[in-house]
Parts: sequence; C-alpha cells; structure tokens
Amino acid sequence: MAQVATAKGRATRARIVEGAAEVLREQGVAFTTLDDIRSRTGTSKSQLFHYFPNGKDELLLAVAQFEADRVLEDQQPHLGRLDSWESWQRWRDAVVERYERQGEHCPLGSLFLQVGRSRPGARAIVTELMRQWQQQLAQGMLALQAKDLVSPELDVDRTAAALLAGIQGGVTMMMSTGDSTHLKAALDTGLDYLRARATGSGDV
Amino acid sequence: MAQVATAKGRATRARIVEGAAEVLREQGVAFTTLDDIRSRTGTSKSQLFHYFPNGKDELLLAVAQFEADRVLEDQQPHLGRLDSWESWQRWRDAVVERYERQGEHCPLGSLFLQVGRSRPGARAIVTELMRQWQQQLAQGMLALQAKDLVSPELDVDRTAAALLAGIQGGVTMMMSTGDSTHLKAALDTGLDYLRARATGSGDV
DNA sequence: CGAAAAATGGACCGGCAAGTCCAGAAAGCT
DNA sequence: AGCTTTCTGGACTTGCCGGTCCATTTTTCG
Repeated sequence: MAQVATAKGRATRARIVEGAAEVLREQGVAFTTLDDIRSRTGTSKSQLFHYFPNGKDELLLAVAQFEADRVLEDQQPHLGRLDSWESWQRWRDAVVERYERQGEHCPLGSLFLQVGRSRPGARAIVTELMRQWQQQLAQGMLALQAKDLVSPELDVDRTAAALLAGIQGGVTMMMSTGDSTHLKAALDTGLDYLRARATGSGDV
Repeated sequence: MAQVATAKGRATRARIVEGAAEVLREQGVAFTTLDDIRSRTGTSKSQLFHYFPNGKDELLLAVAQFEADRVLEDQQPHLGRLDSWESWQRWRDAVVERYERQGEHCPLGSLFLQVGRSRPGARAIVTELMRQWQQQLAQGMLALQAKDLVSPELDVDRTAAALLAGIQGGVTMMMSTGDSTHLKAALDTGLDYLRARATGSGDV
C-alpha cells in the first residue's frame, strides 16, 4: 500500500498527513470530510486515494501514527532522562505546557474512537504508545532507585501505571472542562507520592 | 421539546433512550444509525422524531444524561459514605467491578466526542458529572479528617482531583488495552497516598 | 529523446442515513 | 358517544460524502 517512489510524491503524502492532522484537531473526526482535508492540503480526490488506497480509514490510521509519534517526542528530552528530582519536575512542566498548548483537542482520543473497535490497527497504535510511555516512566523511577534517591521498595510498575493513568485522565478532563487543574493535580500528586518515598523520608 | 402527555408515551420514550444506550454501547456512536435504534426499540422513524424533535443530537444528549446518571448511582451506597478506611476500600472494589463489567465501552466518552464540541449540552453533562463525583470524593476525605483518621494538612481538593483523574485515565486505558490494570493501579496508589497521610503515620 | 511509471485534476456515481410527511390508530376528555 | 390530542407506521425525499474513473501532466530512467 502507498508505494511512493518520487520525492515529490513523498512530500505530497506528508503534506496530506500533516494537513489532515490539523483539520482533525480543529474539527474532530466526526465532522471532518475528505473534502475538508483535500481543500486544506491543496490536493485532489485522486491524490488522497493514490496515497491511501484503502481510503479514509487508512488515512486516519496514518494520522493517528503521526500524532502518536509526536506525543513522546514532545516530552523529550526530559522523558528520556528522569534521573533526578529536577528532571522529573522539568518533565512535569513540559507535559503541562504541551497539553495546555494543545488545548481542548485530543487527536488520538477521537481518532481511536472513530477507527477504534473495527480496525485493530488503531488499537495497536494507542497500546504501543502507552506501553512506551509507561516504560519510560518506570525507567525513570528505576533511575531514582539506582541513585538511591527513592526507596527500593517502591512498586515501580504499579506507580508508573498509576501516574500514566492520571495523565490520561487529566488530559481527558481538560477536553471537557477546558482547564488543566486535573492534569496538574495528577502530576503533582504523583510526584508527591514519589517524594514521600525518597530515601530518608517518611515510612511506608 | 418532547412534551409527553400519556403513560404510554412516557414508556415509549424511556424504551427509546434505554435501547439506544444499549446499541450505542455495543456499536459505538460512529457506527450507530437511527435505524439501528429504531429496530432495536421496535419503534418507527416518526416516533423517534416525535419524542426527540431535534433529531439525533437530542436523542444522543438524552442518552448521555441517562448514562451519566448511572455512573454515580452505580457507585452507591459506597460513594456517599466514604468515612472509614473500610468504606473507601469497598468503594474502590465497586468501581473496579462496575467498569470491569462494562468492559471496553465508555458510553460517555464517545458520546462526548460525537456531540461534543458543537453542542454545549454534552459538555455540561460531563462537567456536572465530574463536579459531583469529585465533590463526593473530597467529602469523603473531609470525613476522614473529621474522624481524625487523616492529617488535616492533606490538600483535599487537589487529592480528589488527582484521584478522579486517575480513575478517568484508568477507564480510558481499559478501553484501549482491555484490562483494568491501570484503573486498579490508580485507585490503589490513590488510597496509598491517603493512608500514607493517616494520622500517626509517616511525615509530609 | 522517448517510453514507462508516477502524480495530478476533477467530473461523476451511488448508497446510505437523517429527516419529512401524512394517513390512520389509540387514548384521553367531557 | 364524539371530539381532540397523542401516538404510531412507514413510504418518501434529500443531501452529503466516500469512493471511482479517466484524461492529462510531470517525472524518471535507459
């Protein structure tokens, strides 16, 4: 599928994906037609189907992958170096900033719901994103343990899972309420949880 | 809108809402047509528009309200009596059980995304649900404080917000991954957070 | 240069699903 | 009973939007 041979072709394909991502963020999947994407990207119907022979679903899937890649990228380099209290704090700030900038649109959430159940592809993209995300959080906690900053008794996997859930929920709530209170609360409470298990701190 | 005068009419309207809720859970909003709802509920097109003159959007909104009401109901009586460690634990079990039973379908999440942006009504329903939910959690924490089970220094509002975010995220992740690990992790970590602030426990 | 392959434009088609309409049955009211 | 209101059935219309098709242009490459 989508055999792209020339540089021009590759550029067009990328333009379509990026433009589609924009439109989808603005209008949501439910209200976006191929014509919207076509006009935004300055392409024709035949181009859309040339690069995505399986039609809308395939295009949406490509956009989902595109967005998923950005999610982790936008948290770098902090997410990759969670080995001190300061770096965790910087990462926290980066996450808040990224989602406050993104505003009320969760491109992946809606894309998942649209393509979701039927196509296993969408599910795979989201699952894989979450797996990597959580894995990096866990790795950061292990780094704290290795540096003897956090008790070795901390259940890293469970804590990482809870933190990730808090972020997801915080972002979800931003979509409905429009403000980032819950996201911040989840992040800060999660960091508190870690700090309370700092070596030399309280028990439990 | 929807002036229902007779008992028969009221019954039909209720049948439509409940049947629609079923179909929507099974198929998702994106793949549900009025005809699906019509056939499931044994009604005719004109009945649908008789009870919901503004068409599909109005019906979806009614379903959203219906589902929202159930969310808190299903957590009772536990959610209303969070005044001991045991009751918090029972509530936690009730939440896990409810969502495990519900499986991979988040009726509100998808409804919100569909009707979402355009109609302010959907947003209001979700916002109000979240407000009440969080308020009840906060009240439970205050109860613990009043009984001198938890430090009075606990930031109740922030903690309740974080816990709610964790639940939302946990449920979201259940939709993609199909298992309740994250929901449990969020709940258990949240309860840990409270217990770590039990009177006579560690510092912070 | 010239043939083949890739890229593009845009008219057109067809189906589906939301919404309309009206006739007729049932229920309420006095 | 008889009149009004509510409720119901289902045929019909309508517009939108995903997808098809083919002609034309541009690029690649020997």
